[in-house]
Amino acid sequence: MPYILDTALSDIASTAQSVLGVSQSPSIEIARAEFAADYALPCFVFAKELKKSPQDIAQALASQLRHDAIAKAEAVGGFVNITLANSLLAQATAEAYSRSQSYGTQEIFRGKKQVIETNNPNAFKDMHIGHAYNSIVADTIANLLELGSGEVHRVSYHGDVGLHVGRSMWAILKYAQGDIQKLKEIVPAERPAFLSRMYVEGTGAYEDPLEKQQIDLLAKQSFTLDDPFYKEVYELCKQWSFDYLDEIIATIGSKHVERRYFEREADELGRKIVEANIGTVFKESEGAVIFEGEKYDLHTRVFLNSRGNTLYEARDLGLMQLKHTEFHPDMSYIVTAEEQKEYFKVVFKAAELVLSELAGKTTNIPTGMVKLSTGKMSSRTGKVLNIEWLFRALHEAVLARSPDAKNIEDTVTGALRYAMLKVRIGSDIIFDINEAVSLEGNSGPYLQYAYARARSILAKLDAAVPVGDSIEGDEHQLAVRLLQYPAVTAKAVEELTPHVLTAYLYELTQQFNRFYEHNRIVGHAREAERAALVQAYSVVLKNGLTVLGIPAPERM
RNA sequence: GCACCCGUAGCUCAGCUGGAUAGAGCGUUGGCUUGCGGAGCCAAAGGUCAUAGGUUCAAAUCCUGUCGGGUGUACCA
Repeated sequence: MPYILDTALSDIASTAQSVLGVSQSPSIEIARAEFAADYALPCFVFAKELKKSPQDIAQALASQLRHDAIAKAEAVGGFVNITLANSLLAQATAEAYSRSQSYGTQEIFRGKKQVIETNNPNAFKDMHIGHAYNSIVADTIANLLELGSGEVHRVSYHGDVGLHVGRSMWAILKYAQGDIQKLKEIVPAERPAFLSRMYVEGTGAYEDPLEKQQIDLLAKQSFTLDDPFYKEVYELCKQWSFDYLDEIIATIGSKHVERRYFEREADELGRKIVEANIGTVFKESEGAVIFEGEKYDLHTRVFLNSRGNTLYEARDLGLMQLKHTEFHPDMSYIVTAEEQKEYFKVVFKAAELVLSELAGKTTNIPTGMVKLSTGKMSSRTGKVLNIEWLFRALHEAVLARSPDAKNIEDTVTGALRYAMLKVRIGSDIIFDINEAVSLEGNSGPYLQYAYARARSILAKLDAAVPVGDSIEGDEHQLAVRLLQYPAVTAKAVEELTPHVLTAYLYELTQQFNRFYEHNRIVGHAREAERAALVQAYSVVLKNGLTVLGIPAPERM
């Protein structure tokens, strides 16, 4: 069912079209703040067709445009500035709070099966804020797909074989010295840091030619797991990784996945796919098996290395096949750092040739990199901003701001997710600790606080669901803004851009705070009407925050 | 070298499917006691939208060149 305001606006557009007698429906945009109007209808595009100046067209249209939803239409320059009727706003506001959680849902993915990889960090590694960023973005995109009525399957994919495992295992085995007890003595709280240290150590050792040989062997063993002790250590530490991951996921507010894929599974299948197509799609070269991307304006990549192991490329083919077999998705999404953008183009091209039924169904969404002022983070060198460190810093910042704060974890989650979602996906995030930890201004806690305050107002009122049947004065602007929510979700869902939503929610909240500052609600003669507005506002804010994975606390 | 991405206020970013005087937050300066939660509100200062051309009634937005930065480019993921 379409939304009242959206319907009214498109109806106004077609009315304007027939008034003007033009071939193209006019666009209606949100009016700029300085014009004391809600929407604007630019007339410039019709100048040629009507052979009149935009100003004259606007004049004519303003005087002839009649519509129930319009309170005032005024020509300013080449625009017709439109003020909406308060009766329409009252009606649409009632729609917002009666639709409640479903207000803002869209239909564009109705009937579409979608698989999206979220929470992808590799086993045996530490989590830094880059991982958190990736997970938060992917999780939020999954939420947007759901908001668009898609049938969404969240999956994850984890590297549990290969060189990085060899590196870690080299250091872990050295630490254990043949005794698994030595590992079991490590208490849960210290395990993540331990694993992180081991990985850094193993990576360092790989520089040494002798150790490199050893590590390559250990890497190979990660596929076979033929040594019992190796296997025992491997499985123990792998479990630690996932225990830790579950904790992190809870803290960053992402949802759990319904299926966890491992490279081990994708490995065998990927190898088969590649081997079955040697000589046609793939080619042997210098002992390796490659895909000649140059033929397609891409670059050549190795799928099986000269030692006979699958590389990420081959395993990704296997994974694509696995996901397809299990879910038969219409669309499949992989959110990765931008550095893998070209890589995925090559893999997708190869997939298109060998797994034709999957062609065009998988999309890579490249994110920017998370950077510190000190430079690029890399878990290989240990030069990272550890995620737990960040949680602690946020926690302390919340307590410093308000020593008796409630729902601190919610505030931490809100601050972190908002900070990462408010910029456009694809541009780098320069991670400034002080700004991320900031709880004021354009931040998650600003929105959460405004939500808690709105709820607190509503709690003071007697009626469970306030009823308002009119809008006037200052209420008008707030109503218009909050009723734009469905239009915003439509855009965010279509483009899969969470920042569109954060920007809107922030502006809405600013508007609410202004209203709140200047207009008494409880005890005012217009209490019922204003309460209805606050109620609708809290519905919109909560729905929006939920899509972003940000908790909307009743108290803070 | 080649390919792709980026350059907007002191800093971090919106705006980019062309439309009105380019907007936020942080930071800076100055206000708001006694009213629903001040994590708030009001106001000021701060811009040649990297740069030079082009297209257009109209360009931060589209096209081209230049400069500056990033990423990728055969056995890491």
